[in-house]
Amino acid sequence: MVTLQDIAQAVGVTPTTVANALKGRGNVSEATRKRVLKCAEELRYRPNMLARSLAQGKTYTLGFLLPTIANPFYPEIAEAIERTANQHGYQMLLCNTLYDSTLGQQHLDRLISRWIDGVIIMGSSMDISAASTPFQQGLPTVLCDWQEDEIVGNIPQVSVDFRTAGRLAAQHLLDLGHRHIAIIVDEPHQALRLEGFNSALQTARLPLASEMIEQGHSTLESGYAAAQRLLALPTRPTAIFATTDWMALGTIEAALDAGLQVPQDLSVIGLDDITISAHIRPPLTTVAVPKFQLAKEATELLFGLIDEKPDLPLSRVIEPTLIIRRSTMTFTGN
Amino acid sequence: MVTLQDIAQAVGVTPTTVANALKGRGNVSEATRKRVLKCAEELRYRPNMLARSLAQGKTYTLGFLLPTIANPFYPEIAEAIERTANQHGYQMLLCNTLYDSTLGQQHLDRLISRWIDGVIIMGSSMDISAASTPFQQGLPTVLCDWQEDEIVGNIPQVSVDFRTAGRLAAQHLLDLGHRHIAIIVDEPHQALRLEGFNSALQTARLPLASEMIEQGHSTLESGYAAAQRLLALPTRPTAIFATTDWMALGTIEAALDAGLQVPQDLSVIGLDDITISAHIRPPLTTVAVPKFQLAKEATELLFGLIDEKPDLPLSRVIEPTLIIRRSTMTFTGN
DNA sequence: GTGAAAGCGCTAACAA
DNA sequence: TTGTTAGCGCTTTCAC
Repeated sequence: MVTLQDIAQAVGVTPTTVANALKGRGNVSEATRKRVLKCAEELRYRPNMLARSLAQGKTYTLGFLLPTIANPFYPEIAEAIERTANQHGYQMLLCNTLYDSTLGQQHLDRLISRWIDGVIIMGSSMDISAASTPFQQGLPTVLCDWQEDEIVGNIPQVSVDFRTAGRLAAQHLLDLGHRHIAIIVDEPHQALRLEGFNSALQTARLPLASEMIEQGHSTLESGYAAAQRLLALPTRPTAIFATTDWMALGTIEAALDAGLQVPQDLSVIGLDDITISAHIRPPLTTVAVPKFQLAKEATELLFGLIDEKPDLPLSRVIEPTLIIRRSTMTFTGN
Repeated sequence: MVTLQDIAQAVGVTPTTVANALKGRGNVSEATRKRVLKCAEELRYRPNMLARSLAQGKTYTLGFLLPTIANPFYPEIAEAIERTANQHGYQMLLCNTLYDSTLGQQHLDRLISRWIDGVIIMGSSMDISAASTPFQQGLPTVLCDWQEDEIVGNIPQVSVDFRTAGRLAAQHLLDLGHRHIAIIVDEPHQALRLEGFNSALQTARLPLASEMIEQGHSTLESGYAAAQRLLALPTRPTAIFATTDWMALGTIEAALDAGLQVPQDLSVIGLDDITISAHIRPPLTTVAVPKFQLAKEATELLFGLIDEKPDLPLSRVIEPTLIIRRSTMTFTGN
C-alpha cells in the first residue's frame, strides 16, 4: 500500500505537505500541489481510512440492526438507509439479529469496538434493554419501528403509529359489515396493533373473543398455521387481520388451500404493504407503513445526532394509511 | 473510552501486560491476570478495533456488493453470508450498486480504503472490469453468481450453471407439448440462460423466433411489461420462460390482467425459486438456484483465501434443479 | 508555504 | 513474568 510517506519521499516534501495538498488546503503552492497530485495518481495512492479514523475518531461507518433481511419488510428500508448513508460518505454494516437479543448484543459490542459513528436499530430485533446500551454509552442511536411505549428513556426514535394502524384495519372490516373478525399477531412486539384493533372493535361493541386472537411469528408459515387454526373454529371468522403482510400472505394461502375464496368467503387485511402484496391474487388490502419515509427520517435523525445539530425533534411518529385492494369485501352472509 | 493504558495505570502494570492478560497468553501470573480482568470488567473496557486493525493489518470486515437488496433474490444470500461471517468473527458492509458500475467502483474504492479483508461481488452489480480491481490489488475476492464466461482472468468464483438452467426450463415446456414458447430475459447479464434455452429449442427443431425474445430488467414491473408485449403478439406464445422469478411473477400478473388463466391458457416458468414463488396462486414452476449453497460456498472460498489455505479449488459451479409446481401444464390446444 | 513532533490505541519483537 | 520500544498511517498543532 502506498502511504503519504511514499508520496512525500517521491516528491521531496514532508507528509504534512502532501496531506495538505491532497486535502486542498490553501497553504500549498500551486507548483508543489500539482507535483503531489500527479505523484499520488501515478502511485495509485489510497488514503488509509483506518489510520484516519484512529486519528480523528470518526469512522464514517454506521450500523444497522434488524431481525432478518430475509423478511421482505426490511430490504427496501435497508436499501434506502444505505443509499442515504452513501451520500454522506458513509458505509453500512448490516447485522441480522435473527430475533436473538444475545446475538444482537454481541453485534452491538462489536460495533462499539469499531467506533462506528452511529447506529439504527429496528424494532423486534432485540430487547429494549440491549438496544439501549449504545445510547447509554453516548453513541448516536436511533430506534426505528419500535412501539413507542416499549422504549425506556429518551432514546431518539422514529416510530409508526401502530395503534392507529390496528384501528384502521378494524374499522375497514367493520365498515364492510364483518362481525366475526379475527387477528393474527406476533405479541408482544406487536401489542399496539392488537390494542388499536381491539379498541375499534370495542367501540363498535364487538369485543374480541380470545379464540379470535392467534399468535404468529412474523413468518409467512406462521401466518399460514395461525389461519388454519382460525378457520377450523366452530364459528370461523369472516375476516382476518394479519398484523404483517408476510403473515397475511400465509393467511390467504391457508384459506385457498382450505377451499375458501378470498375475499368472497374470507376477507384478509395485512399491515406493511410490502412490494409483492400489490401483485398477488387477490391483491392484498393492507395498512401501509411508509417505509421510505421511515428510512429517510431515521437516517436524517441519525446524521443530525452525529453532526450534533441542535434543536432536533428526537422523536417522530409516522402515520400509516389504509390501502384498499381486493382481498377484502362486504360481508354478504348474515 | 477506556484504553489499555487506563487499565495498566489502575492495576499498576504496563499496557503490554494488560494485553497479554486479556488475550490469555501464558506469560502472566495468575494473580495479576485476575486483577487485570477484574479491572477491565469494572471499567467496561472495550478493545479499540481500529487501533488493533491498524496494528495488525486485519479488519475483520468483509464487503458484500450486490445490485439491490430490494430484489428478493438477494436477501437470503445476504443473510447467509452475514451469518457465516459472524461465526468467523467478521462483520459485513452491505453495498447496493443499483446496477451502476460507477457506484460499484466507488464502493470498492472505499472498501479498499478501509482495508477490508475480503469481498464478495454478486453478478449484475457492475462491469467485470470494475469487479476485477480488488482482485488485481491483491484483495481476497470472490465473484458470486456471475456468468462463467464473462469473467476475465482467474478470479475465484462460485457460479451457477445457467446454461443448464435455461435448458431445463425449455425442456420442461417442450415435454409439456408447447411449441410457441417465449422468453423474457435481461441481457446481456443473462445471456447464458438464453443460450441454454435456445439450444434446447434448437435440438427440438423449434428455433426461437426473434419476436419471442423480450428484454426484461430484473424487476417485476419489467416482467409485466414484457409479458404484455408477448401476449399482444398475433400468435401469442402458449408458454413463457421468465429468467428470474421476480419477472415471472410480473408475467403471471400480466396474463391474469389480460383475462388469461395460468396455466390453462399460458404456462409460466421462472428461475431462482425465491421464497414467495411457492406461496402464490398458481405456485410458480421454476428452475431453482440453491441460494444457501451459493452463499455457503462463496464464504467458504473467501475465508479460504483470507486464511491463505492452499489447494483451494478457485472455481465452483452449482447445478440448478427443476421444481415443478402449478404454473405450467400440458399444452391442450393445437 | 513548509516542516517537525506528538499522538490516536493497539500489537509485536525484544530486553530485562 | 514483566517492561521497553518502535511502529501501523494518518491528523493536528505549532514553529519556522
